[in-house]
Amino acid sequence: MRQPMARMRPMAEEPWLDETQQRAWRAYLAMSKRLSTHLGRQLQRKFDLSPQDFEILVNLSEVPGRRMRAVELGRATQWEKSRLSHQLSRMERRGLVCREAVPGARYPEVVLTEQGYAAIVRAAPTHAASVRAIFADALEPELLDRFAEACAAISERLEEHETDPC
Amino acid sequence: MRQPMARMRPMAEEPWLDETQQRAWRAYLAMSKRLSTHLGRQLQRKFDLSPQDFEILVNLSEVPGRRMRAVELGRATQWEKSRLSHQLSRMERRGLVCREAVPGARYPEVVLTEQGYAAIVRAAPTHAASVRAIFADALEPELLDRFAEACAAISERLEEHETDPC
DNA sequence: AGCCATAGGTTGACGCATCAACCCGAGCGC
DNA sequence: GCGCTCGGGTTGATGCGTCAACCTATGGCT
Repeated sequence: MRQPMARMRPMAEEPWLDETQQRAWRAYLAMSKRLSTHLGRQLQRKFDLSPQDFEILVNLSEVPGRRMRAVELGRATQWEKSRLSHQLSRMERRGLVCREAVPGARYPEVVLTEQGYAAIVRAAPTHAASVRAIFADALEPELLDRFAEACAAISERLEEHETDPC
Repeated sequence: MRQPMARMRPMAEEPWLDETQQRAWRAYLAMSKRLSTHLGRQLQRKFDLSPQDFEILVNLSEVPGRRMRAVELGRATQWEKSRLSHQLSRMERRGLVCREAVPGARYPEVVLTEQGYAAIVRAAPTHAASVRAIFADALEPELLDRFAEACAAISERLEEHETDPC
């Protein structure tokens, strides 16, 4: 989160985005800010989980043995290793996960504790229901498709630009 | 940012989101995460500004006198007062803004410094160009419209739900 | 064997976000 | 006048995100 505002006609004469583009951009910014705030707050208040906690718990809970090397968890979440390490430390402190040495292996595995499993089982239904109520059911099937299409197109652009020497 | 993942078929048989919905949700999550990362990183690396710095600078630069009471800035950005206060303190330390007492008035005004103004003038064109290249130009006009429509629909849902007793 | 590069992981520092607590002056009721 | 509440604003604690620095087995090279 964190969505920067864009100044659309900054200090200059010619607009860099036309009216339609500007409306779309502002609508997107407002929506995404609100959406993540809403979902995050609900998780926090009802289940004492941050969205980040939730993401880790989801990934661990889906895998057999509910355990994973940190590096796999990193691949699954697309998080940087240091971010992940910090997050796991905090979650370990709270008893949601623990790092368990594997005999003979160099690196420990991250294991979902009973408590962590209980937490995700409690939170997931409500969260999914919210996503459905606010996101999925807000859009006609056809509009939902176009929305997904637009997201994919933007992601594609991003991939092109990310390879650029910035 | 911060976009929580959703678990779509959590521990249960029946899916809470159908295939289409799930695809759309995942596409949105991936896109929005990448987009804010990309724009934020560009601002930070090229101009040494966080997206938050940028948003404050934009708002101040648009107003006559380039000065504003904190409470107005709060309305403009929709930030909580404490978040705003912290942010202004950091920006003041760096010389981008300053808090200036107004004789006879109770509260000081937040003033854009020369340095702050120079920073936004430097950064804005590139930022707007990025928004255009990645977001606006990625979508055909018609798709852009539908996208905006979808965003608006979701925002509407959110407003309904936010008034609920959570 | 000895050396080095690299990958997986941790740590510390700092900026950012949120919550709760607090401060204080203006306006109001009495 | 006296005391209230209330709104604008600050502060501190804690969690989160990123960057840079660091640690250390392993695996490759010679």
